[in-house]
Amino acid sequence: MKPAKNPVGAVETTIELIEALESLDGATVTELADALGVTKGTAHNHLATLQQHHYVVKQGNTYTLSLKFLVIGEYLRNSSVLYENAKAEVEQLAADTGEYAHLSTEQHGLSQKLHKVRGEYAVGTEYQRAKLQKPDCLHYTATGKAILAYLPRSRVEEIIDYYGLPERTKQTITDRDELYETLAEIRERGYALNDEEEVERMRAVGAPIRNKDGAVLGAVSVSGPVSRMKDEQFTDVMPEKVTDAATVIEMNINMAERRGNLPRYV
Amino acid sequence: MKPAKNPVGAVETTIELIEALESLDGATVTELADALGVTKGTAHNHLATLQQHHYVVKQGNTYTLSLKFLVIGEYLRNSSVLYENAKAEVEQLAADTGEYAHLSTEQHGLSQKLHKVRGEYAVGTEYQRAKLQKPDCLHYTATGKAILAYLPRSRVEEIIDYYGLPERTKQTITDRDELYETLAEIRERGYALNDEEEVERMRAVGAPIRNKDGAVLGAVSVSGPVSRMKDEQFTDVMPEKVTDAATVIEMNINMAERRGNLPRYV
DNA sequence: CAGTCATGTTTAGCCATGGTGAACAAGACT
DNA sequence: AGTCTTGTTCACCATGGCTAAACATGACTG
Repeated sequence: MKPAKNPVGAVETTIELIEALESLDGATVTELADALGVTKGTAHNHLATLQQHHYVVKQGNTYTLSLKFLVIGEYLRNSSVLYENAKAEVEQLAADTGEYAHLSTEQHGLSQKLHKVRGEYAVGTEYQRAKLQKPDCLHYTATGKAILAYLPRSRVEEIIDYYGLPERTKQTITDRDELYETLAEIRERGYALNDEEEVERMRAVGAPIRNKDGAVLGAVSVSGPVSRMKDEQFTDVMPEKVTDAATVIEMNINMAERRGNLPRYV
Repeated sequence: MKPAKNPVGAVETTIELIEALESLDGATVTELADALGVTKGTAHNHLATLQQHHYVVKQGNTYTLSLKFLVIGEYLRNSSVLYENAKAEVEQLAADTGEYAHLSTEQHGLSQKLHKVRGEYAVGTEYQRAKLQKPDCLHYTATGKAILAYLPRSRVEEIIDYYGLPERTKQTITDRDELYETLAEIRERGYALNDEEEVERMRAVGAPIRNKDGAVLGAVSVSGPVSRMKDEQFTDVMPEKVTDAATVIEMNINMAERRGNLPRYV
């Protein structure tokens, strides 16, 4: 969370280059040199290095990131204890409710989606380039709040100190004390609500997934338009389905842990 | 393909570190320092740098790669013209045949899978950690040979010069001239066969996907056990289904290109 | 409960090396 | 042919990456 004391500059340059390649959807040496404010020579040497190790692909004069990122990423996800034991249940949840179902975990103080399944009636165009979008702040999503509620207080404070409580809609919780109250409520009832706090006209219900030591590993949620997520649907039906799913996942994980020999990934 | 003239050493160290983290499924500073043959200080600085940029996660004293790799990877795949236009068709192919269906493209002279769908009767345990495994050599897979057949001769030679023709089974083509003959046959009939050349008792049929300029973008294939992929199944039925799928995908891509404004990714 | 031995982290300093700028090569388009 | 581009390479120099050692922290042990 705190900045590196002796960061490796050349690595930071390469990282900037990778992120430029991502946001530009591929680029030429000159474009990248301009974007990073380095000479063409430098950009070229970094690209050649990355290419040699298969992180970057060159076709003609344009460089793009290679699918090696996907191979590594898929490997990590499939190694995840949480994902392995939650996948089927999340899919079930989407089928059951007809809405979007999500599985998220915390990384770097942000909410990182591990799985996202579209239910039959789910709103929104599926044609989005990203699929698993960039991590979100924890305080304005249902999974995020469910996770925050069971993270150690010190960690919660560290995260808020670092990221603050940026506002996404008028409903977003932007006050520390209000957030702490909400988290206490979540602990009482066992699930979290998101009432148009991230996107207007969208609500969500999320439940934490904890191991037998009580540590949160992540959370599941269901999200949908206010028009369907209202009244007892929002206050009873969905919370029950989501917490049930979370309970099943927890049992799966506990049984897997009992069998032992799990990889070191959350 | 040729080594970088002025590689950036610090970047190479970070890359080694990333790959060590992958193969060790997470590790501590000391483990990594030993694995790379650098001091703990160096390992630490690299890890701290990567962590600050969210490429690495630290929990307790063990570092693991972060899901950022997955986010980038999914973005790249979903930006791929080939994947977008082939996805549904490959899934259809798996449903139709009941076997595994694959979509691959060439990267760095290797065959990189973009999609892998398990049909109803497909053999083999699905519980593999990787899902999209590491790239394979082109000369011993059906998709690979289909791709090689339509790559410029100079590129084919460059690839073979670099990787050679390593043997996977007794059936693997390990002779250059024999390979060139096979590629000529593939061009004649329009599809490629893999007759236990990668894995014993497994056969596959692959067809190239080309754009309107005739350049190969990738290939689709169906693979299954010899017991089902035999006689007219192997010589007629599967080739027809696979080439039909490839044709549909090519049409999809051509229409998408006509609409224009495609990302720069294959 | 002290003592030991791991670990991760930080520091100081030297020499390698990453970066610069300019020269070079290779095409594309007048 | 000539003039733009572009990517690539070279030689030099100061930055900063690496090492080694010291420091801090905590876990295990006798």
